Amino acid sequence: MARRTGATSERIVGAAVRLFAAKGFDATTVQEVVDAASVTKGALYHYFGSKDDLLFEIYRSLIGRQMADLDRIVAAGHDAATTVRHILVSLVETTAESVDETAVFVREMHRLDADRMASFRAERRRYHETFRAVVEQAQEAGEFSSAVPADTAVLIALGVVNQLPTWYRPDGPKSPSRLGEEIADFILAGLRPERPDVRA
Amino acid sequence: MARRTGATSERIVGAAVRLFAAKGFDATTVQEVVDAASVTKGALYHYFGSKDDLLFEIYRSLIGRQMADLDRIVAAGHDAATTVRHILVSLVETTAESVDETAVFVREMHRLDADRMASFRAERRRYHETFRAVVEQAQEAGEFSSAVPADTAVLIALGVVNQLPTWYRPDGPKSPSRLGEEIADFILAGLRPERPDVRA
DNA sequence: CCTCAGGTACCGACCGGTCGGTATGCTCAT
DNA sequence: ATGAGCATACCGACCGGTCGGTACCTGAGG
Repeated sequence: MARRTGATSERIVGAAVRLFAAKGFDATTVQEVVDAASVTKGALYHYFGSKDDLLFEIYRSLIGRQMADLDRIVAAGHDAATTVRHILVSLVETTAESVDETAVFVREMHRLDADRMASFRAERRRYHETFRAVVEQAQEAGEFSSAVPADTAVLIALGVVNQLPTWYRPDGPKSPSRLGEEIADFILAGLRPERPDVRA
Repeated sequence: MARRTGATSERIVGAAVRLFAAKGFDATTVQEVVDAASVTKGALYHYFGSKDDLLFEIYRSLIGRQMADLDRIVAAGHDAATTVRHILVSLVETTAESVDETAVFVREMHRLDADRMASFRAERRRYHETFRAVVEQAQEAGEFSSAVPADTAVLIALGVVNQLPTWYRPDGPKSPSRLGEEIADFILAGLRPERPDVRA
């Protein structure tokens, strides 16, 4: 039947993600990847220049999706609380459906060479700054409490999500959206302005 | 396995931690470790049975310290909010002063063999359960909000700390205790009993 | 219709280098 | 002299990457 272009390279990436997540990048041999993908080394090196390229490809697609989600949500122009909620739920959802990618990403990003590390840092910084700007503006407008610096709040929120692969189980009792809501609740509680009649 | 702790074996572990944190466990050769520690392979294999033993030694000492702190704090028998605050500040402090150990730990724990993985999971579970029990009892007593499950709250709190090595810089503007306080503030805000009519 | 040139996708045996681990022996302190 | 504490030389397995080759498709020329 008409095989779609990229079917093979996608099988390779898929196998690589699974193995890297389970055993780590260095502990996984190229041979294991091609065996799991039912191809040979020739095929892998036909599509990818190196084992590192394979790793980078995994990051690229994950970061790309997350950045697109973030931009879309912020552009929607809701109020700060709603925006933060949407960001977190969306982030938890994509993280949950890409646990392996995220686990690999969190554990092995330090393996990137200088160039790629720089481009990765730039992307992450942009994500961080965009998120922080939302929180900061809401703090200035009095919509959020300023008790905790915007920076710290964002660091906490993103830290939680990055750590998610270590404990999230797809067959657990909570759906990703439910989890996202819970986490959003928690973060928003920390940002809720104290009301005049509330004693500290 | 490590025998008596002497100056040499400590130098070896110290060098290993630094290198593992900087380059990753697999990417670091034992030759690099012994060079950095100014000893030879003979010395390393005199004290440690394998490269993996070295890794495990790093975990053991870190987990040991953290469990001891936790037990001490809980045993002090303060009220829930104070206990949670102490736990988090103490955890952030030891994590900050052992950033390398924590980074290695978070990134490479999956490399443990079955036995050690089991013993590690047991320790972590005990930490988690102890922490959760504090939160849960306070929720039942009405001291904390039950809006978010105790489980999730603990997962968030520990997630933040585990992620800390990726962004914490010892030469940054905030001291570890200050950071610990900020994080504790944030977590406690999420656990503060809600007032009527609050809407997200 | 057939042929052949050229391009893409893939195969798999092989290589150079590396790395964890070991064998052996020396040197002190006890 | 005996064992702890190390040094040095070395090994065998393994791994990322290569490279000559194959199979198939496409399309132009005959």
